[in-house]
Amino acid sequence: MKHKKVSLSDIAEKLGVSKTLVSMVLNGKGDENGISKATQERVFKLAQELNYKPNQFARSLRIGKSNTIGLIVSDISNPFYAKMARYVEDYCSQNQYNLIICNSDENSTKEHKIIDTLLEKQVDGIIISSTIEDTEHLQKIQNEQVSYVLVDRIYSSYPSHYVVVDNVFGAREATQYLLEQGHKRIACFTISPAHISTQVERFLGYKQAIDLSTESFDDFYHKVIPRENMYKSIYNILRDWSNNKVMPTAIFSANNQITLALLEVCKEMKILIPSKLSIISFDDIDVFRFYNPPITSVLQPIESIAQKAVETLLKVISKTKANEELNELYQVKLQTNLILRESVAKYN
Amino acid sequence: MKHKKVSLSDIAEKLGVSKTLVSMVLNGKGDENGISKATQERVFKLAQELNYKPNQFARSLRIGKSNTIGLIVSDISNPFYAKMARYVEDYCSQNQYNLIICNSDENSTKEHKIIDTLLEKQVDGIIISSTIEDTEHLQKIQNEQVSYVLVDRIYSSYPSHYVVVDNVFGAREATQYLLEQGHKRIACFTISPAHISTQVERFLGYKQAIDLSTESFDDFYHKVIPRENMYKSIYNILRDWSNNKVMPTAIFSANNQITLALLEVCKEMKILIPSKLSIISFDDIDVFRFYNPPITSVLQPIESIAQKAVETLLKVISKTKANEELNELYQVKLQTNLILRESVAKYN
DNA sequence: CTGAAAGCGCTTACAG
DNA sequence: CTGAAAGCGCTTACAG
Repeated sequence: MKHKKVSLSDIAEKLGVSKTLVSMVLNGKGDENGISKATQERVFKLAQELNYKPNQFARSLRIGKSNTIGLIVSDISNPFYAKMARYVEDYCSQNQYNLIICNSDENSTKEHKIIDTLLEKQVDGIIISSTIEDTEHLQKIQNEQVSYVLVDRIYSSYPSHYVVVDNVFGAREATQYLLEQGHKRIACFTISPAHISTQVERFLGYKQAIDLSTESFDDFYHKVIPRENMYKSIYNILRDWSNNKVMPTAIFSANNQITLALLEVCKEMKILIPSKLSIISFDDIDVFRFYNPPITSVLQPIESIAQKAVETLLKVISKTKANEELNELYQVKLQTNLILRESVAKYN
Repeated sequence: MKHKKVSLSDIAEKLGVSKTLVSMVLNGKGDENGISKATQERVFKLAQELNYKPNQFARSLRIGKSNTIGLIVSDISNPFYAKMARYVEDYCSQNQYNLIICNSDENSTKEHKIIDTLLEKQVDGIIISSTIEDTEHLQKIQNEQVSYVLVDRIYSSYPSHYVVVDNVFGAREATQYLLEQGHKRIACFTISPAHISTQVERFLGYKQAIDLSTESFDDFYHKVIPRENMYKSIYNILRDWSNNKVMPTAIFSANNQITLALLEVCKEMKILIPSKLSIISFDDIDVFRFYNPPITSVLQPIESIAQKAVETLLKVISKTKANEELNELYQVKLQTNLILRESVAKYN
């Protein structure tokens, strides 16, 4: 039963033709090279019979293209990235690309290693939601002439192709909704590391909304929650606020993990939502829909993000291969949607 | 800036040595081939300077090993598989293996295609949670002499390596808990397709518990919920039960997606949990922990499943490569844990 | 219409 | 201690 893998030459030999011919036919270039229909038939038939599978390594080695792309996110078990990865994989396979998914765990060192590995594997391109503060790694990718597109997170100072969501708008809309409901003391929770663009932008949107209102902005109500210790630090913050009688009436949480921890703390401290505290969260995960009360949240169009990201990357890859000048930057910004539920009460 | 990728020969040339030597040194075989320390130093140094990255395709082509494994699951955005994929990826990268993750969507045709692709990519092995009813595809994988291990789902009639959870035990324990709380009419929901081993086994555990008790088993209370139409079909079932005054007092749900739909239906129909209906679910996902009331559930040791799966696969791969007789079958069965929360009430 | 040949970049007997 | 050579399986100019 130990049958050796069949190769091009096996087919060529049995048919009494050359490898060249077989290769052409199997790659659909039979017609354009004027191979007779009859011969083409024989090739296809035998390939089928022998269950021929082209060796992708040989092929990749020869044509310098792996048909593989890499996706780097912080943690694929976070529902947001899980969904994103799912759709990215869909669009990749639709385009005959394989996907290698990697988790950085918000660890710069790890992310650098991942990039090195991906580069060694000669991926054709990388879709990356980066945790690294500077842009050395992007430089490195570019030096190896591999294409990449940023997704979810960007660098304002480093021009790149990207696909993101309008975080400023989404956060502003959410905060404005809170203001409309009469809230005056509105806090904002972001997650560490603080340099990540999504967190910076969502804070900015929050601030814009307040600055545009009759309320005045107070940095006191913006807290960066360390991701290693979310529950405890949120607990301490709420306790302090409570002790000092400066409890906000609403919180805009810029990250789904933070919100989860916040909900646990509220439960523990018996802070009723929304009667004592109104909450809006960025991201719309299952828990928010099922929570009691259901949590009002900012929905990101995850499927579109994924689709655009793959689409953009493939465009960049083909332009690069064709050695076209790529003076145009693909920068896609998608809209969010505020999903009204029951975690926000009127305040007066 | 367009610098050509550096190859072994580039290094060899600049150093005035052969490719052979460079290859040996870089692969850590310098000592065993008696290459002088000094020479080794020079090789390492230059490789570093030139930022040399071995071409994996050339390497794989030559040694016939890709250092890549495939993971096939139904849907990576399902939290259970998301977590599993995350851990599998962790253990793979710890062992210098790359991971290609694929989604079958419970579609046999799609899964067959995925397997073909993976085989073409010459993965070294496959970890598979299969949706296919027969075992043709496993035969196909074996014919290409690639190693595989089943995970989560198995075939009782087809001997394979596998890593699973003791579904019968987990389901029986859950149902017995329900019986202990005084429930007599206990229903069981499984998800389609009905042939999947997890669903078969969980139903079996449920049935065992009832058979072992003083109650008598009634197939009337076992429903297979079609996955395309979960909400509607559960709604209809509960409505019928209710209309006919045969509502069970507890439901054991063998799948997390089913449970989610069930919770929605209960909310819609204003069936109070647990006072009107007690619920236990297989799988422990975030929603269950945050739900009001928190849902009692059967926790699977996802990290161990992933770890064992990778470990087993790598063992099988190395034995196969070494052409050792593989008469031993690796079959790992892990224990579940019943997490007691508040979705089950006493009944009398 | 078709084929011989080169070459992608590596590793590994083999030879000295 | 070190190197020349073969070969993994493919694709692609080039030649006729």
